[in-house]
Amino acid sequence: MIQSLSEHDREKLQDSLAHSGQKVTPQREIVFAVLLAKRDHPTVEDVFQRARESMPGLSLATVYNCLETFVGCGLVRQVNHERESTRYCPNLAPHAHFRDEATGHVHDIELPPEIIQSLRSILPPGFNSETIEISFHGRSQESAQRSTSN
Amino acid sequence: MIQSLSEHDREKLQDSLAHSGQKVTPQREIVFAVLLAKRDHPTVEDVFQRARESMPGLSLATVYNCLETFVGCGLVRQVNHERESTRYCPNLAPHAHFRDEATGHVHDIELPPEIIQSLRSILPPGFNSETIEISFHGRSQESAQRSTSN
DNA sequence: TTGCAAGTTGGAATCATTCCAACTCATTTC
DNA sequence: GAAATGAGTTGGAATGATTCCAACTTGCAA
Repeated sequence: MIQSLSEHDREKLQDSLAHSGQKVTPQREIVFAVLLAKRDHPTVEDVFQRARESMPGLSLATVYNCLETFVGCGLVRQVNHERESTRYCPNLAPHAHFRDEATGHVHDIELPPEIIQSLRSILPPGFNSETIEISFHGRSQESAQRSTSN
Repeated sequence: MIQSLSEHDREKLQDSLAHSGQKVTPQREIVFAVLLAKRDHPTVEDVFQRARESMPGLSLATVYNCLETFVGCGLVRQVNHERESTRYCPNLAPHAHFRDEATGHVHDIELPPEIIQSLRSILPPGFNSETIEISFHGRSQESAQRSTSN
């Protein structure tokens, strides 16, 4: 069962939504809370399952809607890997993703500003990039120290 | 209409396939030739249309099969952008992709080895990555010098 | 000449996602 | 305070890329 949002997170939600002329709804609160509760890059289906524990009537379409809304107002990021289901991530700091082939798990990798800078610098003149997506693909020794939730 | 493969390319095809115990077939030759003819990161559907001009009986399933085979034996790379159709790219040199939001076109961006090196270095211990995918997302002034084919 | 294995084919099936029309509910308008 | 408005939600249908599958082809081997 998902805990309700902290004062601070509720405010963040409220602000971001208001900023693009949208409202806080019970569904959006729960979907957002689900994302914050376990930062394991859940799929829509994952979010749906988890959110339903708190709100059994919630529909899948609404989860899609909420997540799209959040992406639109900059509250969360989408993470795509090959053709797999889209995953969602409330970590807004610049970071790359590491996809563990063995487990399918996705880890955030902190991205130092100078790396971003040097990447931007390899673009030929005339190319202006707003976003850069970096994903590593390999294996990690997960078994040891694990900290998917926070 | 697609030209048949050069001696050199046919050999590359033959070698790569043989290496994983597979054969050259007329369908595979044509699909490979289509990829080499216009390096604009075609979708499966694009490849299908172009290849059909030379081989009207070719089926979509076969194009999927051929491309999967090529990826498997390292002849081509897959390029994914968000949830759009998978695109294919016969450029095997390490490179990133730039996706022009306005036109949807994908450009190869050369990737200097030191960038790859520095990216690898940001992985925490215990993470071993085989491949790194980098994609830029933005706008370019394409209208000017254009050179999608080669 | 028969059999086998790899490859191809078309159509059906799958699966994530999007679309849509009906419904809910809070707020505004008269 | 009833009616209208509009954003948001809902379930089911539709879409579209991809995969699956069973039948067919082909070249080669026994």
